[in-house]
Amino acid sequence: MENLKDRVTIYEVAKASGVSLATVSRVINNQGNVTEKTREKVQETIKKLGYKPSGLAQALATSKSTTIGVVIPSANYVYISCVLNGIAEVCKEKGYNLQLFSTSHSREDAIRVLEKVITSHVDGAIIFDDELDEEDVSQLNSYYVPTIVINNRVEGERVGCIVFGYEHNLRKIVADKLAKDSEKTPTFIHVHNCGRLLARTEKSFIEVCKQANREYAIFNCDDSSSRTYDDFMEYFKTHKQGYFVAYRDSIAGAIVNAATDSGLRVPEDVEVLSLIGTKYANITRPTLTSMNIDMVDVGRRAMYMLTDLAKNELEKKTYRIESVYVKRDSTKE
Amino acid sequence: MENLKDRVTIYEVAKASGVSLATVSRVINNQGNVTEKTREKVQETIKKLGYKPSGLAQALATSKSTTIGVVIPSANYVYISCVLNGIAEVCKEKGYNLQLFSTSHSREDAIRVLEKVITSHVDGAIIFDDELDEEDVSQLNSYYVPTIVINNRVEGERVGCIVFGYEHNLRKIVADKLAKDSEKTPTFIHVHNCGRLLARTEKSFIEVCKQANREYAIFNCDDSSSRTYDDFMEYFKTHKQGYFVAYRDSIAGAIVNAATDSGLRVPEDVEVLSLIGTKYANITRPTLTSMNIDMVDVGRRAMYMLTDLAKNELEKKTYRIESVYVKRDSTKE
DNA sequence: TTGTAAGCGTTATCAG
DNA sequence: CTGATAACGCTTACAA
Repeated sequence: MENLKDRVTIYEVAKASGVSLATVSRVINNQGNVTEKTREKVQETIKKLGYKPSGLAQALATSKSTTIGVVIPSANYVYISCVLNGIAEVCKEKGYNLQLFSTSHSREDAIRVLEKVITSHVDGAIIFDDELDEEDVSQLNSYYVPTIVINNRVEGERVGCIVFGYEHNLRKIVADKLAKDSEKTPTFIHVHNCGRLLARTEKSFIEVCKQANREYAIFNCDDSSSRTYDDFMEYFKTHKQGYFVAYRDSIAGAIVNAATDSGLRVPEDVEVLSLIGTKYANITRPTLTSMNIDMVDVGRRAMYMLTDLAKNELEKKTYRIESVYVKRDSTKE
Repeated sequence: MENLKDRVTIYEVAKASGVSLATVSRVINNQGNVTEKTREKVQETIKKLGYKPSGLAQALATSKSTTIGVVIPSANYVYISCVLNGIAEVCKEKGYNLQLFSTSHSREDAIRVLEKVITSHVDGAIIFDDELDEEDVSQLNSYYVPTIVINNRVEGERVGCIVFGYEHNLRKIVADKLAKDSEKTPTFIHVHNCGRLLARTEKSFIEVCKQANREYAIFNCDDSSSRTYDDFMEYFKTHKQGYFVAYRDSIAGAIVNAATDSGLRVPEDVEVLSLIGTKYANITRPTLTSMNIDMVDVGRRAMYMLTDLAKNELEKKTYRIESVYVKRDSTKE
């Protein structure tokens, strides 16, 4: 693919309007020191020739790419695209370009992606990927790329992070539940390879159960709502109750549907709590009790933090967002 | 933000390993004509110095950015992020970077975004945005940017497109329905400012109704499932039946839920057809009859077409994807 | 096999 | 206010 050729360059604009490169440059950058007359003349030929400056050359010359890199897992989850949307919104607002890097569920790949981020010469990066740990991020950092990490506590000179407050909240909710209900088996839905947040919440869940001296179960399932549905249709043939904690709305929704479709009552027989709530929590019937974090806002905030960080004006390098428990109809309370 | 400075350059690598720039360049580009010995020596200092080539400078020197630009509306719809995911997947596979541009529901803004795409010097672009028409795209084209347009029939030398086959299918389905059912009022859900696809399907819908000599209704609603739900809770106080055609799953789901929550039976009293089906069609109860197009595949295909186009090897410049009617439980048949 | 030097399209620093 | 000219970091003939 060669499309940079045959384009009008600043040089041609200069020649065509009978001025020097420097003058044209001044015009396109709206700098002073240009007569109104020459400015007009130059602008006219710019329009006539259809000249557009090369962002590449500008970036090289100024050492600023005005581009930020965003690293997200390739998984197609609603909450991820919400974060991306928030980032994109602020990028646009602030005049940054956004380069998107996606990782594929392996640390190896994630590190390769990080290398790409480095060679891409972005002015900053936002990383929302569980595979990468502090060491990897500090690598980026050593190339002077200001970085905001989402959902991972990371420290460093040019690093800030946004961490989610799920565990504390979850602990409380599950403990309350166990205290009130001694019937239902507390069950955590373990989705294979689903990252740190899941691991942390799972750990919290187990601890709470142990503290309450209660039997609990871990249910392994695929990261797919339709397969989860099938699994639970099978499961509910032999199990007639349960208190389930699921990672995302689609998984939680699959369980709720499987329960209902198996003739069980939600929330009387089966209760389901969804960890990462999205707007789909309201679409299922019954609606899903979930723990909400406004992911679009997370994206926005990350971007704001990044620009502050780049200006060395970020005071609070760690920003914690608490999840909000939203009681809906898939649980008793 | 200045992060390009202070980085190790090819020049320093050359000096540190006692060779010339050219040799280092050959090494990092895996070109032949380098002794194994010097290659090793260079690679060693590269590692030692932590040198990473500047993509910017490479792009400028080679006139290839190995980046493609993707233009999508900022709306946070599942089907849009599916397309993006498909594109990202193939980008990665082919070694392209992906620059993301989002537009904000106005042609004016979309055109501004297109200018950005041009200055960004991408090697190709994929446009999935209803606001832009053929003229705008040809603008891009005149800058030698190979372009694939999704959901819009566009022609041009370096342009290809993917069009969705909805209307034909929809016509047939609605006509069948009207023939069999003379009770329910056919109603099209009009979402304000929702683009060409909606407009086209709405037109088809109206034509079919007129041909069948049937009264029909257009229901205006916001592009929000929760507000649509509220609107329909109100609506179903006075209307007790209807055959609704909705744009997306969340809108359709809102109607189904409002109907059920109002004591109406779906599909006996109220039937709902969703136009752009996603995986959420299976999550609602009853499930949503919808017209499916695999949007991830659309993204992949767009990217494949783009790389072919760039090599001038794209034969079929227009690729048509037919929607697949999936009968689920929100309609009788 | 290796090095020299001329670009790539800008910006930025000086003189004038 | 304007114009040379040297960067920016890399690739690539062309020479050696």
